[in-house]
Amino acid sequence: MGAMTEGESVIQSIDRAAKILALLQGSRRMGISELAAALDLPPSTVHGIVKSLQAHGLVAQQPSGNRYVLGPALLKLSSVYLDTLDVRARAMRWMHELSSRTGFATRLGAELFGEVIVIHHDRRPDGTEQMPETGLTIPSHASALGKVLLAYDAAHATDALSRPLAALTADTVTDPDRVREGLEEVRRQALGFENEEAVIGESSVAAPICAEDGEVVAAVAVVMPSNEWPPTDAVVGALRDAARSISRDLGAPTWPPRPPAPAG
Amino acid sequence: MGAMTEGESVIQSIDRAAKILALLQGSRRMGISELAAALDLPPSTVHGIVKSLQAHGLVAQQPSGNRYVLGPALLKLSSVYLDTLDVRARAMRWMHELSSRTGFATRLGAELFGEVIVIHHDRRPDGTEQMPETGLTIPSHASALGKVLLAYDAAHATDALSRPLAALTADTVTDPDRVREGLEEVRRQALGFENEEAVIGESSVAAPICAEDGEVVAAVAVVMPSNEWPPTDAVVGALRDAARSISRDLGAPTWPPRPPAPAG
DNA sequence: CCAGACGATTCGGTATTATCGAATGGCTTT
DNA sequence: AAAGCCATTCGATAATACCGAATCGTCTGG
Repeated sequence: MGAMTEGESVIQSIDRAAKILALLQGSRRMGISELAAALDLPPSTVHGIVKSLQAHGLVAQQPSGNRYVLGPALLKLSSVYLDTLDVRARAMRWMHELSSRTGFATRLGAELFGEVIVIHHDRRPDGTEQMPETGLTIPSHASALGKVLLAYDAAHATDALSRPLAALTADTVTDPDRVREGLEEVRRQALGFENEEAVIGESSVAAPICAEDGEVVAAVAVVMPSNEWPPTDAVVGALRDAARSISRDLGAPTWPPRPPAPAG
Repeated sequence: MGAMTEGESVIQSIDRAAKILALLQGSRRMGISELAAALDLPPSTVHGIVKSLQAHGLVAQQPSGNRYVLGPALLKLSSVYLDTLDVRARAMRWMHELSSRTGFATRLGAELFGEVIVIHHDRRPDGTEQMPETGLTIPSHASALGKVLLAYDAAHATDALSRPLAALTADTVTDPDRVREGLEEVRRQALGFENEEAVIGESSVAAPICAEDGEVVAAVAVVMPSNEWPPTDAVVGALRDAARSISRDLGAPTWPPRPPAPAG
C-alpha cells in the first residue's frame, strides 16, 4: 500500500481488520459486501472480521440494520491515548494562556502517517460555539503545523511530499518542490505560516516544540480568521513564548531547535 | 469478560488484539512480556499481534524503547466516530446554549458496555482552563447520566448492576438494589441526580434524550460544583428544555419519554 | 399481494495461516 | 565483567481463519 519497504510479518486478519477500520473512517457507513468489494475479499470473510470487531465495540451496526460504522470503544481508547502524551499534558496550560492572550484558537499537532493530527485544541476565548478539533487530520503541506513538522523531520517530508498533494483551496501549494523550498525559511525563522491554504477564511502560524532529546515532536499553532492576517508581532511573540515554554517543560536543551543538517 | 452468553465465532487474533488494546487502555504503558503474562500467552505470539497493530498506528512504542502505548490512529478513528453520531451533531448547539445559560459545563453521554461514555462536552463559559472530557467513561451507577440511561434501558441496567459496584467516593451507592430503587424516581421525573457520588466537589443533573423511535439513546447533564448544589429551578428548567429540543431535532415523537413497562 | 433479487448471515471442509518453543540479540543490572 | 531480563527472530506444526455454497431475511418491482 504505502512505501513500506520493510515488514512483511503482519498478521493477516489483524491487517484486514485495520483496513476495515480505515475504510469506515473514510466512508462513514458501509455494508458487508461493500467492504468486501473494497478489499477484494469474499463477504463471508469480511463478515467474520466485522463481527469480531463489533464484539469489542470497535465497530457498531446502526439500528437501521445492515450498515456498519465505527464503534464507541474507539473513543475511550483515544481518550486514554491522549492522556499518555506528555507533550499534550504539558502544552495544555500554555496553550490556554496563548489563546487568552491572542484571542484566537490554538492547536497542537503531531505527525501521523505523513499528515498532521490535532492533539489538542483550545478554543477562541469568546463565547462562540466551536467544533472540537482534536482528532482532526490536516495535510502537512497545507498547514502551518505541517510545514513546521516537515521542516524538522526529513522522513516525514520525504513521505508526505512523495505523493500527490491535494489542493484544498485555490491557494494550496501543490508542487512538492515549492513546498520544500518554503521549509528552508521555516527552519530559519522557526515559524511556519499558512494563509488560506487549507480552509478559506482561515490562516495560521505555527512554531516547533522540542522534547528532551532536542528533537521536534510536535508543533503549536495560532489559528485566526484571514481578515486578521498577517499576525501581529504580539501574536507571533506569544506563540514563540508558548512554544519555548512547552519545550522547556519537556526538558528540551535548546529552543529554537537546531535545524537538521540541510541536504544542500 | 462480560456476560456474553452468545457469540463464539470471534476470530482469535482479532479478539486478542482487541484485548491488548484494552489492556493498554488500563495500564498505559506495557512491555511485551507483561502483556503476554496478562493474556497467558507466549511472548512471541503477543509480539506478532502488537507489531501488526503498530503497523497501522493503533499502538506505538515509546522512544524509550521497549514499552508500548496506544497509537495515534485511534485518535483519528474516534474523531470520525464522533462525526457519525447524529445525536451529537444535533446536541452540540443546544448544549452550548445550556452552558451559556447556566454557567456550568454540560456533558452528553451514551452507554458503552455498561458504563457511560462522554460523547460531547461543553465547557463552563468562564475563561477557566478545563480538561476536555469527551471520551471519558464513568460508572453508570455513580453518575446522573448513568442513572438516566439505566432507567430507560433494561438491558443496560441488568448488565451494569450485575457486577460489583465500585465506590468512587464516600457517597457512592454501591448496593445494586438501592440503585435500582432510585431508577423508579428517575423515570417519574425524567431526571437523574448525583451529588458527589463520582467525584468529590462535583455534582450533576441529567435528562434523557430520545430518538426517532422514542427510545432513549443518550442523556445530557449539567455538571456543577457541589457548593452550588442543589440546582436551581432555572438550571433544571434549562436542562429539560435542552433535552426536549435535542430530542425534537432527532425526530422523537414525545418528550419526556414513555417509561418502559416496569417489571413490578 | 406475490415474485424476484440483493445482501447479510450461517455452516463445514480445506489449506493457508497464525501460533508456539527454542534460540538469538540487545540492554540494563549487580 | 557477568548474568539476567526482555524483546525479537525463525521455522515446524496443527490449529485456525478462510472461503464457497447454501440459507435466511429484507427490500423492490410487477
